[in-house]
Amino acid sequence: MQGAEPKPSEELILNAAVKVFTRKGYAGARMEEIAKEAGINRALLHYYFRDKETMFNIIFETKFKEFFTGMFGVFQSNASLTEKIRSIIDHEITVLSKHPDLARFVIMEIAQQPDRLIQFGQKLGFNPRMMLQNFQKEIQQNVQEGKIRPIDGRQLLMNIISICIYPFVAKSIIKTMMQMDENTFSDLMEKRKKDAYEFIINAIKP
Amino acid sequence: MQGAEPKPSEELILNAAVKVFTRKGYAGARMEEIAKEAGINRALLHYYFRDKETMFNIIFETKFKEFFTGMFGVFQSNASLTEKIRSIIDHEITVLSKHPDLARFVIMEIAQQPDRLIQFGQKLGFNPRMMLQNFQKEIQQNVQEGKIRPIDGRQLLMNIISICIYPFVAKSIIKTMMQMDENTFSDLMEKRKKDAYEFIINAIKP
DNA sequence: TGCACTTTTAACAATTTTGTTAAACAATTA
DNA sequence: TAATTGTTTAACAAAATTGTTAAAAGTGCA
Repeated sequence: MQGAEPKPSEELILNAAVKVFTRKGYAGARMEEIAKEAGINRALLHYYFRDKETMFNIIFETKFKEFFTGMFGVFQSNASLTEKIRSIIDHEITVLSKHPDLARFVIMEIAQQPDRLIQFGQKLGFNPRMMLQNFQKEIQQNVQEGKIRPIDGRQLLMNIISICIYPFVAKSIIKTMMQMDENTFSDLMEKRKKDAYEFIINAIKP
Repeated sequence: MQGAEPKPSEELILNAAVKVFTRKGYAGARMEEIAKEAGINRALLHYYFRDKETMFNIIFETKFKEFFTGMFGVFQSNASLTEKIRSIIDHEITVLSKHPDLARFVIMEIAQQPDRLIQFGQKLGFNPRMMLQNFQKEIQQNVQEGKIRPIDGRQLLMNIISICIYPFVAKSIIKTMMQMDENTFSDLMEKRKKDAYEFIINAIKP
């Protein structure tokens, strides 16, 4: 009988595996490194999780959910367009600040195997296309009502997402080039919630 | 004596290696796959290039240059701020449209080993920090002269770069979610040169 | 305690991936 | 043509990585 709460080792392994997989990706991750990180024998990895691929899928599913769920929650809400924009920015920056490797990991692994997007999307029961389409319709409507400047909904959507996510994907480059330490970067991202919002709002207001 | 033009095999191998490395990354790339892609025996890879790492470094240097050089060329020009912005957008979208895996590859490999940014930057003789600092000063000056709305230079810089690069990094996700085929995506990116420029200009104009 | 059961490990085996070597083949030229 | 050089391959060797097994160690309880 499978208990509800995971054994300490199982959780230990999972945490270690998350670290290694999200940092190195599937191809770069080593079972040895995961075991070392968890402070246990490599064979135990196979005792709790059949093999590398099984482990990866469990972790990828978690991270996939973490990456997409909140975003789609916002899209589905019935707030105004500007409120939605504020929520998306706020949510994305908050989540990615907490999980530094999340975006890069999910994006890279989907780029490696694009069908994972369909596969895990279905498994988690959401339909990305619908949500995006609705959001784009909403933009069109706002344009027609003269609430915002004329703009291609796809471009606006890409702009919002790019502005939120890219700095985390390219974090190491940005930190080096702008000579920031970890704290400076965090602070800048916190400030970015406001700055990015104003930037986008100014860009689209009539 | 080393000739100027590379032998057909050497070039064949290099082209194959570029494909495989940029698609799969260092860890995911297989010498076997490169050989197959080039249509030759695996041992020949080691005849022309000592080992996997040597091959990778040659290719990474090329791609690193491709990714950063033009961008910094624009930063160094003495065009106006808005002209610089137009040039950056134009250049980035043009380059990344031609080399679909370029951004993802360079970003990922630097994330894997951040010191490569310093290392290859020095090797190619450019100082990213200087250029970025000058660009940020230019932004500050434009703000003080009332030419653009008050904005943190770092944020504006990140916004411009994010808007240009992210769509290519997350291309497979975007294509799937927005139900685009390759051609539609290309067209959208071509149109984006204008759309992104207008978006950013509107965002910063006083 | 001793029995049944789970967890953990060391040692081993299999597989995958990289790198090497010696010989075949091709081209060039003395 | 035969000697020389450079190119290519098949076969082999080495290393790295993953996966398995049998036994040891730990746990709870009749």
